[in-house]
Amino acid sequence: MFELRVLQYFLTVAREQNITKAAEALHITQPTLSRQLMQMEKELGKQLLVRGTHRIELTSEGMLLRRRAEELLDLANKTEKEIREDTENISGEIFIGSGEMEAFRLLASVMKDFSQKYPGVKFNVFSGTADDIKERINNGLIDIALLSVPVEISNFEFIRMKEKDRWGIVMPIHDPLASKEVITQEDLIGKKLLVLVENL
Amino acid sequence: MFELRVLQYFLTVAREQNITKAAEALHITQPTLSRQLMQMEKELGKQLLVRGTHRIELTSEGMLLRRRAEELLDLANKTEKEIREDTENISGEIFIGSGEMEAFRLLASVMKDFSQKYPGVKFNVFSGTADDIKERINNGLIDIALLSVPVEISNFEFIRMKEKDRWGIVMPIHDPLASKEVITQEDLIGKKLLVLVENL
DNA sequence: TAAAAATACTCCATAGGTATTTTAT
DNA sequence: ATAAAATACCTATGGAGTATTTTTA
Repeated sequence: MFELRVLQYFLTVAREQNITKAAEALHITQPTLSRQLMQMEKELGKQLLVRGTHRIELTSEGMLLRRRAEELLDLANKTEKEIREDTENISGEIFIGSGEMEAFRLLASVMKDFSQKYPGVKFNVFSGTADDIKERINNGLIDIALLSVPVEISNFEFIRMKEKDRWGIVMPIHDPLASKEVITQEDLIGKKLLVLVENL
Repeated sequence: MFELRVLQYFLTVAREQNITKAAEALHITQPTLSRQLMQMEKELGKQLLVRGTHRIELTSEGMLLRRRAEELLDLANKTEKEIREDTENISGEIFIGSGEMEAFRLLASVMKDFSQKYPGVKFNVFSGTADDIKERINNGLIDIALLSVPVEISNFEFIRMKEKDRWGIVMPIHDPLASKEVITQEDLIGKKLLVLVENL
């Protein structure tokens, strides 16, 4: 099991393309960083970095690890922040992912209305393929997903919203909202949801 | 930053509802496990467990951490496995960033054609400001960027494509493609590129 | 009172530091 | 010739163990 700390080391090296500079950025010494990287490569049994040629480049395994490390650290930081945060305040961040470009118009108007009610809430929008969005909602990296039906919803409970026939909400089976007849915007704060947009 | 090891400890306690039994399952001693849990609670500034003599229960923060911990450990294990095993498959992922929402229509048709030729290749689209996109391509987080001109291109070599006057490709100076007269779609697989879309 | 958890120490594995050598351009 | 990475060796933080005390149904 690798450590999040070492993943952060690795990400910094990938960004700086230079172990010495990365060590400075991390406030550790170059030998320490070099050793940790070599140790991780040894444990994984794969070379992650190609050293030397004026700068450091990533192997294909390194590129994969970089993307995963980003996700892991994002999720870890988000989790830490969520738990540390006083749950009393209404401010926060909502991460939204969309697999459908056309849905952005709709999304924009929802966000606009929401922001007027809750100015402390910040939106983060991510777009990608349907598979990518589904992976990210499963990882908790996004709170709300917009996808066209049909979609694999075996892990979620489906509820149709009252106001607009075209919206549906998918959520974990044991979520308290799953037993409600009608869902309002307020119910959605802080929830992990998969929103289906059917008629784009 | 919490450690994955301690998250595994926490998950085991949540499952066993008993620190002593969880310690046995983890092959560590009860005081060690107890100390690690208290330390994590202290670092997070929140109580995670309600200790009783006969059963341990989770606080609401504990429930959140349990879900996140499961996701984090799943993703970490999946990543480790993926990197350890040899995968010489031709499938892969292309990360695309766009600073221009209008470019998405064009992008969608390109991706559609491409996906028919290479069904194993997965697209990941990220949208943000021009600065975000440039930072991400420099970090290697995205492979292809779509930006309106003008843009700072000192770190890249610029080549105009044959088929469409409005497309240009920007790439690192030493990229093999930089010496080519004409670039085709096949040339772009796995490349780190900055694509200029001039006439949106 | 009998379980389970928290303390009080002790130990040691290893992350991290300093000094130096090796490597690559 | 120079800058970066690897190696050698040392230090010390904190994770983990044993023994014990404190808690609570």
